[in-house]
Amino acid sequence: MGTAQKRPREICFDSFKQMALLSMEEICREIFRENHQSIKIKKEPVAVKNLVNIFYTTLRLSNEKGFHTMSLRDLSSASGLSMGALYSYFSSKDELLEMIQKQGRTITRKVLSEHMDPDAPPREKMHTLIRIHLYLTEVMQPWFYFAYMETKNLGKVQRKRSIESELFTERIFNDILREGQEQGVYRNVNCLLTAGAIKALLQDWYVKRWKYSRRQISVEEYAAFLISFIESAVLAENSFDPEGG
Amino acid sequence: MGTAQKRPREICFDSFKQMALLSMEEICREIFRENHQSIKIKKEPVAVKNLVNIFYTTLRLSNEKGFHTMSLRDLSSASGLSMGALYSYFSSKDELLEMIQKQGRTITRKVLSEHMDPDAPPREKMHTLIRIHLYLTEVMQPWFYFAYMETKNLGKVQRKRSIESELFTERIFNDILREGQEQGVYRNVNCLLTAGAIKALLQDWYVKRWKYSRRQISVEEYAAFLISFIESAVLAENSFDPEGG
DNA sequence: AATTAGAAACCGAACGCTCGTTATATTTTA
DNA sequence: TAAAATATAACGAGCGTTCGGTTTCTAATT
Repeated sequence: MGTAQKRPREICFDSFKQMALLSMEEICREIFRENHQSIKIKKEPVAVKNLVNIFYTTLRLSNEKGFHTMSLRDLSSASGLSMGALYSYFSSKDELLEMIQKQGRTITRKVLSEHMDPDAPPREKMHTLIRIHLYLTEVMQPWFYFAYMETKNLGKVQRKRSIESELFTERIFNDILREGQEQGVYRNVNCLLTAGAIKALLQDWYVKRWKYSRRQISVEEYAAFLISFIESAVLAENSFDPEGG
Repeated sequence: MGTAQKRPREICFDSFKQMALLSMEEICREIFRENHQSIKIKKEPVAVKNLVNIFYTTLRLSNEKGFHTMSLRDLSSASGLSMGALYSYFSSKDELLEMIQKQGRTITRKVLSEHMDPDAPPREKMHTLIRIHLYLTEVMQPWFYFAYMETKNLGKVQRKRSIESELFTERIFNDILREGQEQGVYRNVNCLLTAGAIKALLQDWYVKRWKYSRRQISVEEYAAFLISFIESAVLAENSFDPEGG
């Protein structure tokens, strides 16, 4: 994006959404290329179309009753693909699980790093990270809920990946808090515990999605609330300033 | 239970623990008496002993790989009871799930209401509720984790119960916040969203138990952190007072 | 434009296994 | 010795997975 141009301080949800939605098909294309030794399908357009179908359907069914409860016969009839066809795209149900998890992690890493500016001041970094994280989990809610709930059903290697991913975000918040403290923007709170708390508040958005839907709270409302809630707890007194620094 | 005696402001974890641990057997005894139409065992001491065994073993196995993944053969060999014996205590695997859920809700309601004083000032209520909630979920971590993860596998009726239970705690915080605002103790934040945030922070303690264990953070440390974190966000400026008000 | 061979994709019945559940037999208790 | 509690083995259902047959697509040939 622009090298010297000034970015708008707060990105809004709609502009984010357009960017992210396009990447679903893209990611499936990448998955196809990476895993084409285990995928029996040769032609890319066919494979990508069906992979998107399989992933979406799996997420939908799993988020109702859990991945383990969803049988491949359920997936077959819901996706319109036969049992045999399904097994052309993965070699076991566990592999399907791992493909979805991996796909989500890839998107997350990609989107977060795209929007982070390492040279921005800590407070702006914090705002951006909270917003991007919320927007991303809003667009991909089914996936995040799925990943959250199915972690413990993974193999050891994949589970470790998942935990690393959890701690990764937390570490970023931890670093921002430390940096802010050094610059005197944030007050002297326990950074590690605070970072964990922020992560928990972000997760609530996609884990308890039903609650916020029922109360008709938009993702932008929740973002604004979180930012003010967190800043009340961490901002140094002299840097109070209601509308962005 | 003194009527006019002044209680200590902050209850500590150890004194809480002793109270709560005793009640496990008690609750199993109650369950036996309530459900003795579906339980085929006649003699109370035998039934209670085995029920405690069954519940503990179920929680242990389920929290490793999920209730649905745990087969009754797993439960049988881990508990030392045969398949036939197990079916003397419940009539189906689903009933076992529901018994455990119900048992936990009963304990939660009992403990919370025992420790709440409706006449205390809002800030004290808030402190107490946070501490009690954390201590309770610490003592009964396996159960809370279980309930949290297995909600979506319940039948409609039980699921509704579970959601009500979730919203119940939130409503209490909501009320405390409102009361505090009326008295000018708390500032003018969005009560509903704040109550939800507090709930999320409390849940993090038992859902991410592994993280806090690894970092060697005690429940009392986390309680102290949470209270100060939350109060920074909601206390009115004139009621700032580092050590309890 | 029609034909057709061969590759690519898809289908669905069948297999072996494990699950929850139950009926019957055996052991323990009082 | 009768009742209470536990053990065992068998049943049908449903699971993940496989595999031989069928359809659909693609492109070269007539």
